[in-house]
Amino acid sequence: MRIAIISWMRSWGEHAQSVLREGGFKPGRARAAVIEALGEQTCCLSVQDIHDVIRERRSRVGIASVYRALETLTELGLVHRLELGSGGAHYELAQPTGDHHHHLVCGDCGKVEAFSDDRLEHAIDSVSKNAAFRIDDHDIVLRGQCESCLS
Amino acid sequence: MRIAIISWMRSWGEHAQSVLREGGFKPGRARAAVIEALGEQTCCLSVQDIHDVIRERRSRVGIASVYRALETLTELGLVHRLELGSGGAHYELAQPTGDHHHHLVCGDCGKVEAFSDDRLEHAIDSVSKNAAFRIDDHDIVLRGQCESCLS
DNA sequence: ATACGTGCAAAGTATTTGCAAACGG
DNA sequence: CCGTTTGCAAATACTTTGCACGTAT
Repeated sequence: MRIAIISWMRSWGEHAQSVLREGGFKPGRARAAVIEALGEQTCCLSVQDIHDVIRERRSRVGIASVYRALETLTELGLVHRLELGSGGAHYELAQPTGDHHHHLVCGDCGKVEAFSDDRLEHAIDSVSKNAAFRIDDHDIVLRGQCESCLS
Repeated sequence: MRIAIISWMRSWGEHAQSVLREGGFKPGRARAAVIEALGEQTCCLSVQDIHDVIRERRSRVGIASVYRALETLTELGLVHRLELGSGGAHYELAQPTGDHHHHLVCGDCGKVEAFSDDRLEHAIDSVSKNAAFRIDDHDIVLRGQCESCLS
């Protein structure tokens, strides 16, 4: 409980670092760089995007380390992995603050936009409770065409 | 209209063949085998699964042709491609008969189960209507653990 | 004949893994 | 020091593409 309260007062990056520390992970530049890059985002990035962001300011971070960091952060529930159907996986912050959202994807240009909807979330919760599985996560992707591609 | 009525009376496979014919595609054994294999399924299969099913009865169908057939069928709206996050893509019949469903995926053993829920579907429809994009499709995946993996 | 369909092999991406060197406690 | 993390390169998984040949109209 104390930890949760404290985490609301910190940035996601600080929270992530503390979860890692408590999990017995040692600090390292690659993982720190991934956390820093992700922490600035409001929506998902591809692995390549993340690597590019990192290399713009820090140098010498291998793509393999980016994959390893993302795997660790995903296992700890700090980031969320999404498959948008466009080649590679995308990652974004797991939103502990209720800022939960889903995605619209343009099949023509690949543009991704976030949306959220309470009614949808309630429906998902209800399904999750009644399912045979113990559900701890969900992904929703709406596909179509964005305004620009419609014209 | 006439076509729609007729299609209700045929199997999905026959419907698919007729859509292909009307689209100017020529018959071929690889595509026919993919249609036959998919037509028997009630839920999604991976590309490898489809290829395996085909090779159990028909021989000499290249995996490349399976990919090509699936691409064509997807473009014609006859099958639906899903990313379940477990490596490769999965494909299933696009359900024209209202038998629309979504998926529960076990993160431990990979088991996939289908479910459907009206409230969820209505919520999705409502979001789709109000979105900035023109939405023509959606994917919903709930992740967790199945009964067997919970014990 | 002509154009589309297919199988195979090669090329492309996306992701994971092995390993020696760097690093942190 | 000792175990973790990292970067690189090699390996693997998935998917697409080039091409010669088969097949339907």
